Amino acid sequence: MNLAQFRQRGPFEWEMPRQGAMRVPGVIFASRELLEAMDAKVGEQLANVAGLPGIVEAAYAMPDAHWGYGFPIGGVAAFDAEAGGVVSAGGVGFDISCGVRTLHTGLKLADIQRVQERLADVLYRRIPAGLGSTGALRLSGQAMGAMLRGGARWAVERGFGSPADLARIEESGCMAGADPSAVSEQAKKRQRDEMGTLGSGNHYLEVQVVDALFDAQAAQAYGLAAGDVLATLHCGSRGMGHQIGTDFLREMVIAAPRAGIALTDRELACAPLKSTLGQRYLGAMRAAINCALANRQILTHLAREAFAELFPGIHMPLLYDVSHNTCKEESHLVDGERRRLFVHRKGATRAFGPGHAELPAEYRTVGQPVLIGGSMGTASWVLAGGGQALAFASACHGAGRAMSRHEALRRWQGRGVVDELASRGILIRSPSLRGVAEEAPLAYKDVGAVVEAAEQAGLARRVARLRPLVCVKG
DNA sequence: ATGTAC
Repeated sequence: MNLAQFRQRGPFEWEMPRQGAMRVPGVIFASRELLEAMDAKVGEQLANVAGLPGIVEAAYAMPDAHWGYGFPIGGVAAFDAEAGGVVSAGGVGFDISCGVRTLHTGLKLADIQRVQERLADVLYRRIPAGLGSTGALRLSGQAMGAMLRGGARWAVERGFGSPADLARIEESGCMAGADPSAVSEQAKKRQRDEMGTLGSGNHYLEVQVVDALFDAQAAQAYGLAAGDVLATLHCGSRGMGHQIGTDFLREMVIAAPRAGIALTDRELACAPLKSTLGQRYLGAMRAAINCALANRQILTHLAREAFAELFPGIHMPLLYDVSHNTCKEESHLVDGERRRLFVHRKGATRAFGPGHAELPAEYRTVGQPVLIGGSMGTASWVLAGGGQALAFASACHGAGRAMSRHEALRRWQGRGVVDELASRGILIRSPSLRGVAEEAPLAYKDVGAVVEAAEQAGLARRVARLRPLVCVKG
């Protein structure tokens, strides 16, 4: 990235001033080093997003930002419906409501070390993973509609997990305003037998140990102590989200000229919030959010069953569940004025600060848990939402790729990556050695540098670092 | 990310 195009607002905040078609500035939160290493495409895409109708305040990028489809991954943009604002399928991302969920296990590191190989095998046997993987459920048309309206609540009613889980999920596990009739038959067909599956790419189920604490008060509120073992899922809405993205991207490209929206890049396709198409997309996207929440809820049940094979009677309550590919209607202060905004977070995590009414009571004094998935073999992090509510109360979501999948395949072999990690005590199980090579740890940015920049920028503060022990990789 | 592809 060329730093000359930025005005530095602070040590970790860089402004790209308004110019040309930009309606608002672009702002990147990052250290100088992360910004220098960032793909120049992030700057171009941020400027494009800043030119969309009805955008409020600024187009933001998080420290893990990288080149995405239309909008950068690690991007945040909010729109006001009353000011001609838009909703964009590419601004949410194709894996709608992709997210991270972390569970307590009540176990300590020593408990795992005795059974680590067996635990890896049991999890791999019970958790469907990989491209095109299918689960045990086959949803009828009626069940599909109920799932798309009910989300994790639907899954709990079907016996997956417990009602107590719901309080630890954004939106209490059920996204309001879902419209199953806005979801194509093709999207429903693709999802029919994919509930309770991990998927591929950077999705995983990981067993982790808390190996460092940074904020004693927040760690206590979240129930985290050094040596605690956690289980974390990273996955999304599988074929359904992807098909909805594909369907609506096409429609938005076609409809944009009639809505008076000039697209410099077809990947920016969007529709006015106050249009039938915009509202249909929101309804379908919210249904896909529920699909992802239900999917993670079923996977939670499967993970609990797997752990119970080795640890009978184990209790595994949720720490929290975050979605990092969404567009949500939220209330935010802009220049001292409270406004209803449609906040796109694409590869960015909501990070409500202390006192927010939507947080579970036990987390309200310290802020929302912000779950950061590391790359395979590297640390994951638990952060806490900051009090400043920067970038509409958002933070980073992961390490962020440092190179393409193609480049990673050129550099590493899957078997070599598995062996190297095993020598460091990290057991990988995956149906795809090619996928493992694409996900090699060094194909990603340094997640530690990303979360440090997030903290220094005031987006969120570090609470705990998690070291991986077992990883079931899609 | 995704039944790597209307």
